[in-house]
Amino acid sequence: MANLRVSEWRKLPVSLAELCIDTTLRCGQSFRWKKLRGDEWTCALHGRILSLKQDSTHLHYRTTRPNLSYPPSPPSSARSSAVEPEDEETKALLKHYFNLTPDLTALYEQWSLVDSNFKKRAPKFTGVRILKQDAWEALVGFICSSNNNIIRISQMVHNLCLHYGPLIGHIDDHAFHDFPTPESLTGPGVESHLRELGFGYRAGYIAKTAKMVAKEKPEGWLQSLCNTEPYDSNPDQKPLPEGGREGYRKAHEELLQLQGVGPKVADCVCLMGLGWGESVPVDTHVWQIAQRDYKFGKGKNKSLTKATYDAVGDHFRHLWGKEAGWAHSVLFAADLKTFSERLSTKVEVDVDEVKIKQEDGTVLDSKVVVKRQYIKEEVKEEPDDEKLAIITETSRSQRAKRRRL
DNA sequence: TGTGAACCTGCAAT
DNA sequence: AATTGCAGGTTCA
Repeated sequence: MANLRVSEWRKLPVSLAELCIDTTLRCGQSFRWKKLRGDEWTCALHGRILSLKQDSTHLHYRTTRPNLSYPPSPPSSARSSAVEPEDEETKALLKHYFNLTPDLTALYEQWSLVDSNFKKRAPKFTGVRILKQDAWEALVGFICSSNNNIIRISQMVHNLCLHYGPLIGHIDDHAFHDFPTPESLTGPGVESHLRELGFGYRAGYIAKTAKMVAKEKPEGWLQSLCNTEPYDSNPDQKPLPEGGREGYRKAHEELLQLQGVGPKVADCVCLMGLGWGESVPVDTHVWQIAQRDYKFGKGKNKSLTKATYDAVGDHFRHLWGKEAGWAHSVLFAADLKTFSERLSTKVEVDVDEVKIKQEDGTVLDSKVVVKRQYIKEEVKEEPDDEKLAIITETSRSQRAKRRRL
């Protein structure tokens, strides 16, 4: 077993409204986090294993690293001062990865103010952060996502790391590997191997894209597509250009050259890997949301063609502005089957006293049992503007009829 | 530009 | 028990 060094738990003050790791890590942004020991989220990132727990006031974190120095444990007195820079580095990584700079409560308020649908659906999905993931990892992950489900995508990404990513260490018998580099996926046998590993037709996409990125594009090409503007909390600073900023449009266009990367995957990489907040990935869920709540699916935009795809993105950019992709992700999460129990159930706590009696009725033991009951609730559809118009029209004509009597 | 079929796999619903 | 539908789409004709 490799020699590992486990840090103490540290904590960062953050409320659940500002960050909810349970929602953020399960809503299909990242496919590599594992839930261990009940409530610990764990993932290998940048050469270390990062473990997270959250309560209502803090994010708790610790790292597990390969111990490079030998002998393994320097005297604890000498260690305490040497640990600080590592903690600072991890803290910086967390703040970056979870994109913690923006005031999320303020953003939710802005989006709610301009959009009644967001206001209605967001309250059960607070604390959703758009992750700032490594662009290459996001690219490969979302190439895997085509015509696929989150469970299998996660399994595929796990297999990819297992076979091509460097091993960092184990926690409770779970191996943690870093994400493989593009170079490591350029070998001649990669495509057929990935097919054996269950990637299906995406095996070819990944092999070709890896070669493209590692061999044909210049060094640092993917990173060069990143948004470098500092986050601006003032929403009215300057209007967002039609179709998004120049840098976003450029990044999107460049990504489309890669195999297995269409508009939707390109937008996922732009949003979650390159930091372009106005990027709005339109998938089946978002298309359904657009039809159900934003009157798409008729006339010019009957089916999800490229033109309709762009129209949906433009609509959301007009509505929510520079962080439209973020707002859209909250609605996306609210639409996921994984979280459907939040919408259709209310939790009722029922308390029973259980008594264990002998045949003669003598009580041997008694204990209070708390039962949670998840009760199906009818989700009542509030009539939208159109239905309201019809209702109003109906009652008006009924009044008119009554007058005529 | 817009449409339709084919593409891998696995799990749930019928 | 076999079949169908569907999952954060893309490519090709």
